[in-house]
Amino acid sequence: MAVTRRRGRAAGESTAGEIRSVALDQFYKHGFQATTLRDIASRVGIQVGSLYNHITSKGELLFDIMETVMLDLLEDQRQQAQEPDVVERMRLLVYHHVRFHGDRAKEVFIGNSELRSLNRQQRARIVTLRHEYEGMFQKELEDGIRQGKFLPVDVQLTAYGILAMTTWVSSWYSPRGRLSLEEIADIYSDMVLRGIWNPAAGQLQTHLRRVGRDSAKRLLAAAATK
Amino acid sequence: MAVTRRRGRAAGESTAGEIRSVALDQFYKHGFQATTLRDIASRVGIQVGSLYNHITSKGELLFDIMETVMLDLLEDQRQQAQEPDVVERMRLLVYHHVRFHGDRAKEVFIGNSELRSLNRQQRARIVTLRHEYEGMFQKELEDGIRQGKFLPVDVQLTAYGILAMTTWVSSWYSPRGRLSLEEIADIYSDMVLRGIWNPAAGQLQTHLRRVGRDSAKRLLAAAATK
DNA sequence: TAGACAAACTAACGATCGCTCTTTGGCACA
DNA sequence: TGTGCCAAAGAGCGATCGTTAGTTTGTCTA
Repeated sequence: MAVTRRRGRAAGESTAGEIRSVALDQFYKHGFQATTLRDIASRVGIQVGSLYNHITSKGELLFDIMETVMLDLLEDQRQQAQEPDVVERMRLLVYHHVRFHGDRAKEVFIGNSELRSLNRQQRARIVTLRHEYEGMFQKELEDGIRQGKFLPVDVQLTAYGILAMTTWVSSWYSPRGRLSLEEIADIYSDMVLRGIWNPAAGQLQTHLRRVGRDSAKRLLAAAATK
Repeated sequence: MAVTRRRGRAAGESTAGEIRSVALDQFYKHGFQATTLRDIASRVGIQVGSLYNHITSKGELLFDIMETVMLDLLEDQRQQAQEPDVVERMRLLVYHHVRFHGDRAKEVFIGNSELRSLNRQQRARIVTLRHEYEGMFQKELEDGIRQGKFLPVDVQLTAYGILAMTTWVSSWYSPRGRLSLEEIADIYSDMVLRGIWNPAAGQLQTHLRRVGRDSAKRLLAAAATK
């Protein structure tokens, strides 16, 4: 009997790439545990057993996704950390954190919700990378406080708060939503800076991108005439 | 042959209560999908089949937990919403959101991470309750902006941000940590108010609980003399 | 003391899981 | 035109899952 065998490849993507991309979708939609290899295989258009020509295990597939996105994020943000002014540096970190979390929402969401599904060594590796990343924000807060630009806030709590607020973008952002990713990133960077700015260090205005800059006079005037 | 049969009850808790409490722990630690009824049963000290004298299904057990915590949260916060001053009202909402999310971290964490594991009707119900809750924060923001107390920020994004930051407390808070839950709640309420306060409406100081109130002079002086 | 009832037990069903192993098809290259 | 090899198919293993059914036990009540 003639057997229909999958031939050739989708344009520009290897089977391994397809598997990774389909797994990403399914892990994002249904979670790692609820996603079966049979589901992934059928969406790629191959049989379950054939998956193992490309992956070593289901768990390793998850780990690859999570490690890749963390390494990419760290690399992106190390670029921003070269800005000399501490306030601007913090603004850039927040801004690009939001951008990254919107652009790569699925991977990031998985990275934040599937730590439990990793084995001990895998989890240790990811946790190390995450600590390293959190450290970047804590360092900027400490710098800013030392320079008198930021209020002497609790560094750990503030970093957690900033990261939580901006990371959450990955769970609701849609490219077809009311606001562009750039607008969202601007709004959140402004909010963060206002939340930690030390009034004794002068005006924050020059660092803001939306409320308080171009539109500042209009907005404040509107509020005052109420 | 004599069979050892589970007799009596743990002090003060019914079997149904024990099941719920054990399920809570396991769903929190390993997630819903990764938790088996055999695991729950063995921790309660009964056989798998016996569970069904107390639950209707595994999924219903999850839904019960998620609905209960949302209803309790809504009830708690409706109390706070009676405060007449809008700034203080917002502060109380944030403060009690943090307290609730620390006190009932496990339930809340499950509520935020297991939406995917519910069926269609269950999910619709929980989503409705969550929308209702988010609405409380959006309403306060609108009120505050209308009164000129808050900057004319994007209401939806700001509400999302506030809720994300404060909800995240449930994933790291420990009663044995460096800060008490009350301190954490104070710090975050202050941060939120600073982030949305309209300078044209005067001083924020009287509404703050930590930075900017008792310790304000010292902190600002320290920053200024740098 | 008999009977009703709640709640435990045991056993097993059917489905599905991740994964392994063997076989087979078809393309690149000699 | 042959040949080697990669990647597919396909069958199936052993374990485990949620759930159901039937039975047994202990206790409270009439």
